[in-house]
Amino acid sequence: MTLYDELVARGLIAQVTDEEEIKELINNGKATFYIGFDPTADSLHVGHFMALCLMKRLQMAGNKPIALIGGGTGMIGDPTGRTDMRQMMTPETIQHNCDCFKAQMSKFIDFSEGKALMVNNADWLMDLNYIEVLREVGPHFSVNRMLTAECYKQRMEKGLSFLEFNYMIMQSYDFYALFQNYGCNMQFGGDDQWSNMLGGTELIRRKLGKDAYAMTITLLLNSEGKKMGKTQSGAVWLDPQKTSPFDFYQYWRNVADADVLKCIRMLTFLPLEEIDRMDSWEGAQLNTAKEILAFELTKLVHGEEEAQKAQDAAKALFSSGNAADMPSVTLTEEDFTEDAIDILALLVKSGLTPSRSEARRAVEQGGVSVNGEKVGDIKLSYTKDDFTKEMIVKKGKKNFRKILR
RNA sequence: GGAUGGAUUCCCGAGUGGCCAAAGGGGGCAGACUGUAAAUCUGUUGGCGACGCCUUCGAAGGUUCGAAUCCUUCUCCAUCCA
Repeated sequence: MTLYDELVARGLIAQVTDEEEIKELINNGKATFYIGFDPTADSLHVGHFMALCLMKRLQMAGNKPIALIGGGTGMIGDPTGRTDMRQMMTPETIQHNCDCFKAQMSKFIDFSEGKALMVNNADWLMDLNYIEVLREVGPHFSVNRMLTAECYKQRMEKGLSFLEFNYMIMQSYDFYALFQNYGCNMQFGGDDQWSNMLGGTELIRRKLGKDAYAMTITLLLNSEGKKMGKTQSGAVWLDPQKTSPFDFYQYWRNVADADVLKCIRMLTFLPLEEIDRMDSWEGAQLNTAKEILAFELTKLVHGEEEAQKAQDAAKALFSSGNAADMPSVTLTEEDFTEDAIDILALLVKSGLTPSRSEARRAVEQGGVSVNGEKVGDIKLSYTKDDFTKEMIVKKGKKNFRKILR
């Protein structure tokens, strides 16, 4: 099976500019392609992970990836898919985020011996001269056309600033620059980037009379049409400091039935035949598929050891309510008042609830238990001696914390 | 620059002097059911030393016994005109 066919079979390809050409290029390892990552946070998340995996797949087939860090475009902010303006980031934050991205990417992609490149568009965008750019690329963009682009449509009601309006031009310029400097002939990106990417291929064609190609990756949406990889408290990060391997594992362990197979197909490197066999699974059997998904992904992101730990912890926790590896919190002297700490303070300290009020509600509604016993009294208090052996606090069905001191 | 409309809690959105910690919906959290899923039903959803107190309706002042609500100035946004 060719690489392109596999990408199709995995449901990874959303749109392409020229299917035949792209097939030809990537199947034969002739593509030099780039994917851009804007440094909007200090860690990559699941969406980036998909892009990195795609890079890896293509790299394995002999193509040359360029990871573009958007130190320059980050100064502008991509309006795509947003209903309001992004908060402008300070150059310092952007730089910091760029550094974090670099470090994380190096773990996924092999940059040795020029097998892949990492560049920062700040290197060429920051020095651009306004008038020069206007004269050089301005004539090739039709405002009328840009306004009809999908990525701006959602903003036509709420308002779009000129700053953000220029994002597409900068991204197009990136492609143009990479094409010239590195022979980069293809751009990949999330499907929401389609119009921005087309801007680049158009610019190359108009300026240089050459063809460049673009291909978008299917956005990972759940069965309700929402982007996956987001939780109430934000994105699912790849940085273990921001999303622990355990939480990462649990996120995937808990995906909806309807989404499991899709996720396995799109995100893991398991052979397609193996995945096809799971296709017929249904009902409770899907739980096994969820375990596989969670394990495989955690392994890819955090390594096999961490994945195993997370899986063991999860299994132990949900069967016996005890496990060696689970998120833990260590109490200090200050947490005790007269050698005791009450249940509400314990819940807050452990991070299971954000406030005492919420802790109170959780207890009153019967959602809290300590060492397997339901807590019924909000006044319940524990002395230091109670912590001599390990203590496990549980809020709701899935939130556990081990308390140490 | 001019005219008009607007900014309310996590989000959408009611509220135009006291009955407002603020309707309703969404989302979240918890309970029941279950498979660590979905759907459904129930409760809950600013904080705290909790029948009370404190902070919150874009910002700052003011009127009033009392302001999300009235007045003044300011900031931001949308629409139309230029």
